[in-house]
Amino acid sequence: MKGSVHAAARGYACTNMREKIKEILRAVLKEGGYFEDGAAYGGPLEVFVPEKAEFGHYSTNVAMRIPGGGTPLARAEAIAKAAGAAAPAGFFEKTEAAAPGFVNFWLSPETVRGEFARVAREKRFGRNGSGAGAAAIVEYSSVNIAKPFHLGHLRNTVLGAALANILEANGYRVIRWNYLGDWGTQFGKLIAAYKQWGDRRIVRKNPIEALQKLYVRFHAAAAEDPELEARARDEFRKLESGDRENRKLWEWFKEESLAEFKKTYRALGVDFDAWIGESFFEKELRPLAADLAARGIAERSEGALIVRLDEFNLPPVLIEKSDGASLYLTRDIANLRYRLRKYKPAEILYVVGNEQSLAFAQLFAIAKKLGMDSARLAHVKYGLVLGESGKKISTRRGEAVTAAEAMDKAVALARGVVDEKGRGLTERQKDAAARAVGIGALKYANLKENRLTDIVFDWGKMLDLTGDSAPYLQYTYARFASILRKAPKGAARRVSAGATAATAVVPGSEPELALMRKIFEFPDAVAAAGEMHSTSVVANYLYKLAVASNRFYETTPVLGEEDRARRAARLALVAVAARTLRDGQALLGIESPEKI
RNA sequence: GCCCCCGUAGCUUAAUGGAUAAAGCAGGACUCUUCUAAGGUCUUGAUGGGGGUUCGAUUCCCUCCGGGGGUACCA
Repeated sequence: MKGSVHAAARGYACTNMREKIKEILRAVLKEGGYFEDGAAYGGPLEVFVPEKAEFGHYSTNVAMRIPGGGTPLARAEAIAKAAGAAAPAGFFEKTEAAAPGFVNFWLSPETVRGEFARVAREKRFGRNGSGAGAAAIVEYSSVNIAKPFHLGHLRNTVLGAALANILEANGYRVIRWNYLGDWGTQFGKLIAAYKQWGDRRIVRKNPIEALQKLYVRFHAAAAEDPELEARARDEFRKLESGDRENRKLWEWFKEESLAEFKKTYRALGVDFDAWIGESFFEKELRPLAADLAARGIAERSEGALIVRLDEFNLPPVLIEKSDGASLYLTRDIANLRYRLRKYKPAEILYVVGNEQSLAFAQLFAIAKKLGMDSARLAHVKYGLVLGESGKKISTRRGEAVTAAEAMDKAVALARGVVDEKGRGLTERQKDAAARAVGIGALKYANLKENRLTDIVFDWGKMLDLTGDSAPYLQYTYARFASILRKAPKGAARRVSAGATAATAVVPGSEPELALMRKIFEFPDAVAAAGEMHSTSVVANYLYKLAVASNRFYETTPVLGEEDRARRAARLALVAVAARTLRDGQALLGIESPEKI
C-alpha cells in the first residue's frame, strides 16, 4: 500500500515538465563532472518559470551555484549547449545562456503539444502522492459556543478548509477538526445570567443572539455588582463537578449554538470530521498536571503550576491556576496527546490567528520536552480582521459583522450583477450563480493574501467582483463552459473521451501554447501550497491561469475556426483549461457554475 | 522593558536569495454585426532610513524609525 503510493509519487514527479528538464540537467551536470548528487551544488536543483517571456519558458540558476573554472556565464553557456544536445531531438526550441549565468529553455511547440495531450489524459492532474496516505490533522474554525460567528471566524474557516483540501491533493488523509470553545468560565457567566434573566423561548428562537445578549448583560451588571462574578465562578464550579441542572443547560446551549453554526457551515460548503472541543479533555487535565508535576517537568510557583521553558528561550507557561483550574494550554497538551495516539498524524496544522504565536511556540516546546514529537506541528497564522475604524472589533459592544451578514450582503450584490449581466439563466440558475459568486468572492478575498499583518475590514474589498477576484475566475470558467456547450456533439464527445491527439499534431498560436504551458504549472502550485501551507500560492496561480485563458479567448476563435483538426485541438484545450480552473477553484472551496 | 509579526505605486496586495520589482482597484485612452465586455489592449506610478553578507537582497544579519500583537492565573 505504502509502496504503491510512493511509486505514484515518483510517477507524477517524472511526468512533470519541470522534472523532465531537471533530469536532463542532472545528466548534463554529471557528465560535465560538476557533481555527483544534489548536495554538491549547494541546495536542490532549481528549475523555475521566469516572469518574463524573453527569459524562456523555463530557467535555471544552477550555473551560478556550482563551483568550477571560468565565469558563471561561461558555465551557463556550456550547460545550455550540452542540455540542448542531451535532450531528445526536437525537445527544446532553443537553450540559451544569459548574464549573469542563467540557462534559459524554450520548449518546442511539438513538446508543448505532446505534453498537453498527456496532461489532458491524466485523471488526477494536479494531485500528487507526496503525503503517502499519512494522516494530517487540520484544526480550524474553532468557534466559541454561545458567541457570534464573526468575520475572524469566517477567515479562519475558509483558510483551514482550503488548506485541508490542498493537503488532500498532496496525498494526505486529512482530518478536519473543529476545536470548539465549549468550556471555561464564560459558561459560568452564561448560566448565571440565564438563571437570572433567561427565557427558553427566546433562546430557542435565536440562540446566538439571545445568549450573546445574556453575556453582554452579565458584563454590564457585573460592573455594578461584583457579587455576580463570584456567582459565575460558582456556577462553573458546579458545572465542572457534574451538577445536573448546569450540565443540562450547558448541553442545551451547545446544541442550539451548533445548530446555528451548522447553517453557516452549510452555506459556506464546509464540513468537519471531528467536532471535539475543549470540554472533551476536561477530565484528563488534573491527572495530566499531576503527572507533569510528578515527573519534575512542572513546578509550583506563586501557588500555580508552571512549566519552565528557559532552554527554548521562552517564558514559563501556566498549566494550572492557583485555584486548581486548568488553562487553555493544558487542554492543548491533552488534545495533542490524544491526537498523536489516535491518528498517528504526520502533520498537525493549527489554523489560529497570529496573536497566539507565543502560546503555540510554548505548546510546541512542551511537546518536544515531553517527547511528543512524532508529528510535524505548524501554527498557521494569519492577521486579525480589524473593524473599519482600524481598531480591534469588540464583540461585547456588538460591533462585529457576522459571517452570515457578510454572506448575505455578498450574495445580494452578486445577484444584482447576475441579473444585469448574466445571459440566458433561469431564476434557479441565477440564485445558484449569485450564491457561488458572492460567497466565492468572500472566500477568495480571504485566501489570495498571505499577510500576517492585520487586515482592515473593507466591504469593497471583500465584495470585489472584478479584477483579481473569484468572479473573474468563475467568469473565465463560464466562458469556456459556454463554448463547450455550443460545440458540435461529436466534437464534445471526443474531448470528453480524452481524444486530444489532434492537439498534439496541429500547430497552434502562441496564446494557445502559452495557455498550455500555464496549465502545466498546476501540479507545482498544488505541491508548493501544500509544503508552504499557503492558499495564496493556489489563488495566484489560478489568477494567472485565468489571465492566459482570457488572452486565448480574446485572440483565438474556437467554434468559428474553419479547419476541423484545428477546431478539435482548440476544443480540447478549452476543456482542459476549464477542468484545471474548476479543480483549482475547488481546492479553495470556490464553486464554478456553468453559467453566471 | 523584553519577545514576535509587519512596513513595496494614491489604496489593497504579489514576488522558494535571481534577470528591467508583478497585479488588482482608483485615474487616462481604446475595444462588442463574431464562442458571456464580470472581458481584452495601451498608459501614469513603489521596496521606511542607514550599514553588512552575497556574483546577485523586497527576501538573510545588525541598527534606527513607524504600525500591530504578546508578555503567568483569558483564548
